Amino acid sequence: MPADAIYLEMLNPEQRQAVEHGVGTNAPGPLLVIAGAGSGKTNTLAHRVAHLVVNGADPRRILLLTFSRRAASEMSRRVERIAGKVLGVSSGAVTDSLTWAGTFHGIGARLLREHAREIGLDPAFTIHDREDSADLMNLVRHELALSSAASRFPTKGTCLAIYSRVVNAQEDLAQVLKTVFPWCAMWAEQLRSLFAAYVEAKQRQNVLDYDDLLLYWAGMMAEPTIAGVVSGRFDHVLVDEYQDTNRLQSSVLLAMRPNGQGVTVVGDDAQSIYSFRAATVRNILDFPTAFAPPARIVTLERNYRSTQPILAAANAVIEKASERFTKNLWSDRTSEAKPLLVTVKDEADQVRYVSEKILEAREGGVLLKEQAVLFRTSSHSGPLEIELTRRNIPFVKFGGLKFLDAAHIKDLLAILRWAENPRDRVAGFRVLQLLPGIGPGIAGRVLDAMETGPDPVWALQEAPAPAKAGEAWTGLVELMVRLSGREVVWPIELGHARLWYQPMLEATYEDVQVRQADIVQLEQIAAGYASRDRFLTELTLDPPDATSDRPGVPSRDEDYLILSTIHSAKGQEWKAVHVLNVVDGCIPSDLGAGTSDELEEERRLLYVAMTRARDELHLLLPQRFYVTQQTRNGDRHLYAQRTRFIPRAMTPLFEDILWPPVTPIRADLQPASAATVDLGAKMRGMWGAG
DNA sequence: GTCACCAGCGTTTTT
DNA sequence: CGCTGGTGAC
Repeated sequence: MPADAIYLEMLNPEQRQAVEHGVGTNAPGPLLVIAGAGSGKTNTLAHRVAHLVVNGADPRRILLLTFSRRAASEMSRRVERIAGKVLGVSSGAVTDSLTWAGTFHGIGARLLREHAREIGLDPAFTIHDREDSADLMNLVRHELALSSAASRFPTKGTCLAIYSRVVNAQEDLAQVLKTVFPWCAMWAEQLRSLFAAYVEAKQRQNVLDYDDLLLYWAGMMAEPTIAGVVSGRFDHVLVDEYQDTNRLQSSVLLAMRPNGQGVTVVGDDAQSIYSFRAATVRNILDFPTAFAPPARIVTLERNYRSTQPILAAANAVIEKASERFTKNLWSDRTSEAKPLLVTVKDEADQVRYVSEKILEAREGGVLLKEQAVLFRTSSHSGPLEIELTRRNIPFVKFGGLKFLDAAHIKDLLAILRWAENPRDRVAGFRVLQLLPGIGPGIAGRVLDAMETGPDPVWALQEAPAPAKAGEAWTGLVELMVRLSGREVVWPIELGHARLWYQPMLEATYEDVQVRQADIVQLEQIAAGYASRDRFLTELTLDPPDATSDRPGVPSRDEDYLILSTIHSAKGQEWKAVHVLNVVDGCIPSDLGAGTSDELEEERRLLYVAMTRARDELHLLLPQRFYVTQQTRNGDRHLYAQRTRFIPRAMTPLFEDILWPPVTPIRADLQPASAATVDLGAKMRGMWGAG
């Protein structure tokens, strides 16, 4: 070890083992780091990468797979900080060469573009996000006449979910239907042909969906000659959040490094919360024995984040989980304050409590940024958002609706995507139907013509102008010729698209102003990308979070509160954390309480939420909450039980409080008994009995 | 074929 | 409620 690697001194013995494992040898064996919540996982992984680089590894040959883009850039920053100092290189040098840091999907997209020719793929493929994929599924579904009313065939979303599950879990259709979608089992035949047609449609149109980015990567790795080239590009492969990878991802990983050499995976089986995306805890549980000799296991049990009482409560919750790598998190951060179980009357009080406590904490010197409110379901924060706005408390919300989900943004992106790939039927279908007088019928025929000819755009020019479309049609044809012919420089072409779109926008929507502001923002985002295809790819793989059209959304340097789904809160921490609706029906979600596996995942979800807190943890228990969109009976109030994951026996680990505090009822406020009406007697009297 | 209107159904979390 | 599919007017 170089004498100046003082950063190693900052690590605890286990972290240091993980960081130093095999470094300096030619062939570091596979390493599994079981990293409990708050055990310095990200830091340890960053140190390992930095340590590799300091000891001569080429950062351009390190593949770093993270769960989200945010995690990747955070990791790069840390590596820079650690290694840059030791190496004495100018800032940014290490990060700039750590070019292969990203999500499985993002890296897959890049590798596929670079190796497309070798696997018979057109490198100009466009990528469909989930909604586009569902739309295409729907088109195919209609073509196969599976959508007739009498049949009640699964909706496009369900079909896509089934397909996606088959691909990601690497199971066969029958198995998936039986275990995950039993109510669709009767459609096995039709689903199979639907999926076959869906795959064909994607290939004809040169589009890939999210799953394809992994599937084609895996397929590429199954071809020995190409596999050798691809895996030969890297000396080290490190994977963060390994508990949230699925079987397809693990097969990609194994194919990249069949003997496990240079592989490091980091994760915590207790925080596995993505099984709905086919992630499986088996990946991490079975990792050690996937190799001979088996992988080394390093366990990080010291928690640097939470106070001891918070940790004790979280440990108690997760202790009931069935299968897991046992670890006992400990912390030396003592505190008298137990986590709070706050019983409130209803959601309105819940929101009041949270707002007040947050303001109190801010008065006490805790920045809003150091506080967060977490919830199971994105919509649960609705009332809170209203209250925060009313009280002028700035906030930013993570999870839930994306900027890109807005119809007008999708419209504009569809124009760009169609120009990028005129064979992309979903994009074309959407754009064409923006025109007055053009519906599914005409749009379909235009697209058919474009598909059969050798030059799609030429076919579009030749297509007869639909009578009702008017000048919007000629405008569209001109626009497409310009954009696909690359006559306009990026990102100016987005401006051209906007000009053409403007009349459609005004004709369709009431709130033109707001939507225009979104489009302006889209153009700002676009300016940050070098080219149209980079912009489209990046935006699909890493959609920006909140919409910013609402007033009161703070700019980046201001102080603001964090609102987040528990899923989106992964890997983060705050001084004070409030968790909304810790009641049965929310956590566990009614929908997630079906099988015992799902139930276990809900338990881990609560565990993840609790372990985000450093100093203060408030679990809120509204006794009554309003459910919308119930299957039966419509909207109604539910009388909620506290979550089953915190049974009475655990009560000593919490401080149970009622809010607002109960004030004794003053005698003079009690109604005089004389004024009381005995309705019961009156009722009895109706029947002459009394 | 398009479009406006109506009825009935299903509902989380995200790359 | 919001989406999807059906219906009838143009």
